[in-house]
Amino acid sequence: MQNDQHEHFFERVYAVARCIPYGKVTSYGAIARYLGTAGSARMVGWAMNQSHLLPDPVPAHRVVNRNGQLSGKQHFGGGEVMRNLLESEGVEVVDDAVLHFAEHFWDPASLG
DNA sequence: TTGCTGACCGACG
DNA sequence: CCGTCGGCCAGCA
Repeated sequence: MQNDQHEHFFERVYAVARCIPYGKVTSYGAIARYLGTAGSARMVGWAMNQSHLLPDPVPAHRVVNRNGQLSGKQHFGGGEVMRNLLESEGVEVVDDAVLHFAEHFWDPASLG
């Protein structure tokens, strides 16, 4: 127990994810970079995988990969769940990818 | 304990 | 442009 940071890691991930504005999206890598662990983008994905177990909801559907692709849609029960969530927020999805990704992209660094 | 698998990313040939 | 590889680190057999 040298550090509890690994414990905070998931918490931080969730905290950042909850800050993603309605109608915006970000990437696993962007969150990882913001947390200072640029190489741990996969862990962000893993955190999202577990996020549905939390008491407080996490907008995991607003997190996509660096290409804007809905790489995690299979974890929303498969089908069109993730896409529907995004489109209900005004984010157009075509061929499992966010349309106008750059315009919808939200950088965690903008938190300050 | 070892080894492998991920909702990833960047570098290399 | 495409495939491949290493790094990251938590969980599981």
